Amino acid sequence: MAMPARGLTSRAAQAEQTRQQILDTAQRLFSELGYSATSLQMIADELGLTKAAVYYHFRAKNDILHAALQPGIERLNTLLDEAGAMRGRRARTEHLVHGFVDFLVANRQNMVMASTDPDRPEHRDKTEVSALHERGLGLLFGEHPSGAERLAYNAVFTLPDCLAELTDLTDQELREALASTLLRILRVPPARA
Amino acid sequence: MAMPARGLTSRAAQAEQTRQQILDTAQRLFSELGYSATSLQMIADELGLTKAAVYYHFRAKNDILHAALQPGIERLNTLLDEAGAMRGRRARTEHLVHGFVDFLVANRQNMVMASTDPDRPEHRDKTEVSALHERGLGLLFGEHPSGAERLAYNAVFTLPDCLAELTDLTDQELREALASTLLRILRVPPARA
DNA sequence: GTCTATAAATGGATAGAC
DNA sequence: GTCTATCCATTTATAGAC
Repeated sequence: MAMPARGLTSRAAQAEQTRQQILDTAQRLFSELGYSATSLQMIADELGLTKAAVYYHFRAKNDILHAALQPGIERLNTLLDEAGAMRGRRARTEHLVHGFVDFLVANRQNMVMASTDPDRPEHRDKTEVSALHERGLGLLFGEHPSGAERLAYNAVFTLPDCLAELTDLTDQELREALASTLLRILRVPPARA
Repeated sequence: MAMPARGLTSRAAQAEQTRQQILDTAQRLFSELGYSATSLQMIADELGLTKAAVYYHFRAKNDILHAALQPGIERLNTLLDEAGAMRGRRARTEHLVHGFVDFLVANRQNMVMASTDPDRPEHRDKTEVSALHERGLGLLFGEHPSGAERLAYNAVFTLPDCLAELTDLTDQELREALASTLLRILRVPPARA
């Protein structure tokens, strides 16, 4: 817990430290229990804080989820940028798959949360997450994906939910399993007739 | 709403009717919002009832989830029984896949709920649902599945979460997409070296 | 079988002391 | 920056009238 390593920046901007601790704890609990089932009380308790202290760092519960999701969203958007700059559709797919695998392995602890429900299910569509969805779908399957292609793509995006069941695998084992499975899922045969 | 069709059984055992309505509504809301985000008030309101009326039919919120899950669990257990009685592993797989596809298509409206969290995350393991998981995994991949096989199997079980995004597909389109995707996922290559 | 009323607890959130 | 204390809404659940 205590980390007055060198600079002794202690005074003011240790705020950043506890802010990050809150984010980490929240991300873990959101993943384990789901967003709605996680209370600010639980988050505060696990850090030895009070709810009020948490509210100093975040204006609302929603903001915690948003902030916790942000780094992942940015990383994936970068990945899509890279893939979008590539020429062949086959190269794009390979880049996306391997980048996504790296992302999943790096965040294998706290990955369930993506499907977690924000407070307003009506707005679930205009989310940055579903913007990601749209972009990736277009990159992989073009503007008019078939039903099978959309299903495959959605299956890719729900794969993170599986990671909790595979905690005993090493990173390398997980990486290979993910890459193989993702590629199989995305190898959608062309429509018949 | 009113259905005093013929027998006029109205009096006593119309309980079964509203009980079923409660189950249907709850299942739908659990699927849309998640278990924790769904309150008994919402369920009651949608049926024009009060919470107290709901509590006449179910002792606790937990029991509603349990009862709503029950028919699906039984149907899948039957499916596993059938597959278990078959000889070739290839025939088993085919039977399981097609049975699972039928199940998914028939319940495509309310399918997200399976991953929904019960109140006690500690007991999430000894659930009947995870018993199903175990049985199916053994039938498909034997007693000592590899990491890739376990991931593929888990991917199959998280596929239901994708159905909400494909409501525009016809049953037939969905059926074909599911069958194709499931078979691809389960075609796990043997481990190298 | 459904209602009103209410209990008891917990949720998110704010004000103000330190 | 964290705490105590509090507000208010909502939750699960029960008691008892109709």
